[in-house]
Amino acid sequence: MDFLVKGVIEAVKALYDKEIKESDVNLQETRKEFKGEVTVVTFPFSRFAGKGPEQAGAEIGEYLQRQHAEISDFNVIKGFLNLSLSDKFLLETFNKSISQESFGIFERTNDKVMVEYSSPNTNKPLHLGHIRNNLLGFSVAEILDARGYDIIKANLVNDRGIHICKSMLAWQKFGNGETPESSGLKGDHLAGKYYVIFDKEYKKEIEHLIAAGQSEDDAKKNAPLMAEAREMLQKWEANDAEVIELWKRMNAWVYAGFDVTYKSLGVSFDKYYYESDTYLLGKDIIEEGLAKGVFFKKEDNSVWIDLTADGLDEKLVLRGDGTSVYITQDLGTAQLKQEDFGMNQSIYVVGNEQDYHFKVLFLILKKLGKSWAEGLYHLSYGMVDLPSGKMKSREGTVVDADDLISEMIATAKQRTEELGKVDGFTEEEKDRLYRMIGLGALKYFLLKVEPKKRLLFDPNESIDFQGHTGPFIQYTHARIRSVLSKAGSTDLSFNNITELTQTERELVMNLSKYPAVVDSAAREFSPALIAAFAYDCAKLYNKFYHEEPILKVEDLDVRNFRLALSEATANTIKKAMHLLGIEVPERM
RNA sequence: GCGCCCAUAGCUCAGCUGGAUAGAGCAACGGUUUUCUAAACCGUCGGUCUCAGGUUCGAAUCCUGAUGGGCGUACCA
Repeated sequence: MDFLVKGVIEAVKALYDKEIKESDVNLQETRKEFKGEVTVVTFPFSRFAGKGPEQAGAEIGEYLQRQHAEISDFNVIKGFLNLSLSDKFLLETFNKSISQESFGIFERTNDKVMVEYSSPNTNKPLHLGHIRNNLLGFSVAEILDARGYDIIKANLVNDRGIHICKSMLAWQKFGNGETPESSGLKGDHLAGKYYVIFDKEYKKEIEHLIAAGQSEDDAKKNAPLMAEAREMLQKWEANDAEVIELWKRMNAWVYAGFDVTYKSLGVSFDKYYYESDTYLLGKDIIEEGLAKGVFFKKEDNSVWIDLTADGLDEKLVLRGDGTSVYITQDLGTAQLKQEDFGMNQSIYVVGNEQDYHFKVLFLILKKLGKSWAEGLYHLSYGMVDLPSGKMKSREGTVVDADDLISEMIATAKQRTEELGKVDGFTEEEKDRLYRMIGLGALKYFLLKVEPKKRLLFDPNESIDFQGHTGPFIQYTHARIRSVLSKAGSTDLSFNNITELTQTERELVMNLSKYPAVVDSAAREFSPALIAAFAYDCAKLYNKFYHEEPILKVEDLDVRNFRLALSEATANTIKKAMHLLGIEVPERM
């Protein structure tokens, strides 16, 4: 609709001899209750037009209609100039763009973007919060890829530290040699089991110590289990053979488990970073910062940066004993990633509890004069809460990722069987379909919400399969494919179409927005925009499907146009859903 | 205490850089199938956009303050 912006600028110049900018032209979709497709807001023009917005609207409308054959009609209501686009123009748009294979495919740019997501700890299995993270990261990567960027999907695995030692220690003490094979437990769940056992035993020790007269703080510090865990961490850092072996063994179990979950979710990575490799990085940057005077040393040798001028605090970047803190390694890892890939942008998909951390991290890198720091972005998302409050791994109040996925698939199976829609499916096709629908429901449920917002998940209310949901969109796609296969012919050419129905016009208008939607979603890192678009397409198509016959139309041109419109809708829905990591079936 | 984020229908969410009578889904109620898949379609019901000021021709949207909720404010990650 670019020509309209230019057209309005031209009209204003011709009529009122006033130069206005593109951003002064306010175009919006015409509301349903009025005639037209595109609305120009003319309030701002009345000032220099020297007449009311209504009269200015009428004049601009007349001018536009005279100059542009695309505009078939217009009406003015208050400060709103509603323009109707001609059927001829809509058909041209459909033929030249929407129905083409290349519709919504952007040219490749030379920009590289890294999307870091998932970033699990190897002491417990993934839960619903991780699912949100993984789906967001994967989808944003797909969207940026579709927008033409080269993408590196990265996973920074937190595979070391005191929390990992806790599960290791508990397994060593209470595990009796249990393995995934011996127990039938998935490796990550096995590790998680011992993480919980550690916490339970540790709490018992604390109680005993408190009963024996220690303060709570002292008890937490002095509990023998915690002392042992700390000792184990020191041994790990000293490369103790026995500890390292145990660490490798248990982590291997966990990775095998994660792989299964990642595969279920359909997410993948191009590059893994492991904290065990990167946790010592960042010391060079500390030196660099000291040399540049960005950091300063205190008497105890600890290194700090003063961010009070930026409204933040003083921040420790290196301990007095020379060991790293979280931000030290993140500084180093940021540098390493940059050296590895030289990307233009780097997106960190991390929960909003780390907003402050990333603010500080990016600011420090800017102060160090890293030119690439401008391309860093924290894609912050809200926590997933249960009606009972926050999920806590240690206390076992989590919605487990694997469990949830199986439940979704089981529900999909049950619903589909109830509807009796799988006649003629092989067992394999059925399983594939149930998985597609179950995951479609789950993914859409999580991705349709703006990342920033916190999300409420009630395990007692199953995720819907009707209405504004993934399966609704999947169903629409299957429905279209069914019509197309019944049509038989592959020749969908048509001529002599001059008139469109209202619903056809709406559908064409909606489809035409797809490239702009991908562009916005890429700029805002927002799968929710894609989700809303796909829903609108499906909704409009179902309306069209209901109102207009397709195969039964006698006029071959009309029939073929409607088939072509159906096919274009199916293709666009498929493309959009693909950006969300959701597959669409041929039949359901 | 200080900082950041959020607040829209009974519930879950949309609402683009300020623009028309604030939209969907679920739930409730009613209707649609001898016709291309009823996981659908159509209709009814449902909102002082948390509150109070301000800016503007115009505010759910911008500014200030208040209230409620979340998160952070560690020589944890």
